Amino acid sequence: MEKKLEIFSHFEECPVRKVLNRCGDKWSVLILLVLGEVDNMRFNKLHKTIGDISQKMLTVTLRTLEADGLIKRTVFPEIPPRVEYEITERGKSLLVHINNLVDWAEENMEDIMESRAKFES
Amino acid sequence: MEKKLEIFSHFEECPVRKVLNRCGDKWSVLILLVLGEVDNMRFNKLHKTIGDISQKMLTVTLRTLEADGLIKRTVFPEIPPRVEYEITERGKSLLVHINNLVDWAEENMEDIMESRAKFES
DNA sequence: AACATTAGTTACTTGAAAGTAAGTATCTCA
DNA sequence: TGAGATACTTACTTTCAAGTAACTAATGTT
Repeated sequence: MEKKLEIFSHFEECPVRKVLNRCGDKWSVLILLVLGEVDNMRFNKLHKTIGDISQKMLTVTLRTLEADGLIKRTVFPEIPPRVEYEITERGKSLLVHINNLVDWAEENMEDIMESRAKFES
Repeated sequence: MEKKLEIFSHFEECPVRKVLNRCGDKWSVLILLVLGEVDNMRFNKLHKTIGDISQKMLTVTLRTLEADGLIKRTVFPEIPPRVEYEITERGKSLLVHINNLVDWAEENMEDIMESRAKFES
């Protein structure tokens, strides 16, 4: 009789992964971090703030974050257009854990880089 | 005078991203979760436990986790070979935050799926 | 002599994420 | 008249993570 790993049930049909994969992409976390620091932000301001993201990827990533209810998109019917993005309560509750991860990464970064350097040799 | 976002300094040369990107891959988190539940585990047992990972990706992912000092690899000079993997203290300290994320994902999964469904329509 | 076992390696292919660059609509301002 | 602003979309290309499948070394087992 082998001990069955509980973990496996979590991943059998990967519902958790369905959620977390969206955060594992290149830009989602960064956008959440930015929107977590302000009340709201417009598209072009986000673009300039992040700097090296393309318009396309900004659009795509904002859309998936919106689809998951992590951010809210508000369109003002003006010309030229105005669209404001803000983080939602759900987004904020995720951001807490993301910030914990970021903090962990900052705390452990030096040690990890040292480990990597040793490992190479 | 615009308010400068603090966040930006974190990502200027992306040291945090250098660390976290490794956790955003397809298998690292799962392997850490598995190794967090046992004292140690051999290569083939990991392979069977995870099920749908290829030998190559298991090797590759174990190597990067080892390089970062998140797991420890111990080779016993026997034939046939025996190699045991175990999570390190550093790995455990990361796992705490990963588990928080997994818990958050489980708690919010239903709502998120509902949001996604609404968004499609 | 050939097969099993363990923990891999190697070479090649695939697919999805991301990047690039140009185009769009509508109005204002010079 | 035409340039600028805003928030995109579209079509095409590139890149890299991941997948596939075959091969390896060294010994014990039938």
